[in-house]
Amino acid sequence: MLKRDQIETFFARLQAANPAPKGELNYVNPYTLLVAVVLSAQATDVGVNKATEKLFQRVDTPQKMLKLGEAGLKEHIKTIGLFNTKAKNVIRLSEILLRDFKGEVPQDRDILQTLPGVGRKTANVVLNIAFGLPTIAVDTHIFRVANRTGLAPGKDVLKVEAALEKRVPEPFKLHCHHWLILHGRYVCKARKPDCGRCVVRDLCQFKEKNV
DNA sequence: CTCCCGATAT
DNA sequence: ATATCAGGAG
Repeated sequence: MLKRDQIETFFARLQAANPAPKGELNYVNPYTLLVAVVLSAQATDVGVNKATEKLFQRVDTPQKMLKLGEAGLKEHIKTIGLFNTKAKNVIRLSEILLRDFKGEVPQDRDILQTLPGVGRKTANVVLNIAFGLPTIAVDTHIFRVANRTGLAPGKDVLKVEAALEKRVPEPFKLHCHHWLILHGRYVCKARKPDCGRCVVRDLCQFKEKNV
C-alpha cells in the first residue's frame, strides 16, 4: 500500500499531466448523462458516443424518450452490447423519472440506485459529473489501477471505493475519478500496461512492470 | 455465480 | 481467436 506522501505525489503528477480532466462520454444534460452511463456498461465510450450522437439530438428528456419508445430506442443503440436489457432499463427508468420525479434526475445516490439499470457506480458517476459532488465511482479501470498500483487495494469495488474515500486527499477527490479512469484507459491498460509512459511508475507496486 | 451481448484491441 | 470494454440484475 502506498503511503500518504506517495499518494499526494501520485495525484499531483496525474493532475499535472491532465489539469482539466473530463470524461469522454458525450451528454447534454443530467438526464442524457444518466442514459449514457447506463448504456456504457461493458461497452467502450467511443461505441456509446457513436450511438448517442443522433439519439440525443432528438431525445434529451424522459418525455421524448417515451415518445421514441423501446423499439425506436433499440434501433439507435443496437450496436452497443447488451442493448436489449439496456433499452428496457432506459424506458422504465424514464417512466419512473417522469412519474415520480417531475422528469428530473434525483441528486441522491440511494434514490438513483432504485432506478432500473442504475447501480452504485452509475449513481456515483451522475452525482460527480452532473452535480459536482465528490463521489468516487469505481469502474473496471479504477478497480484495476487502485489494486495494481497499491493506491487503494480491495477485493471488490465497494471496498476499493471505501479505501479511496479514505485515502484520496481532499483537494483531489472531486476529479480523482477522471484522473484514475483516464490513466487506466490509456496508460495502466488491462492487457498491456504502458509502464514506460507512466508518470507514477516509481511509486507503483505492480510487479510485472513493462519497459 | 450467471446472464446480458456488439464492437474493438491485441 | 479471445479478452476487454465508464455494470447491473436475477
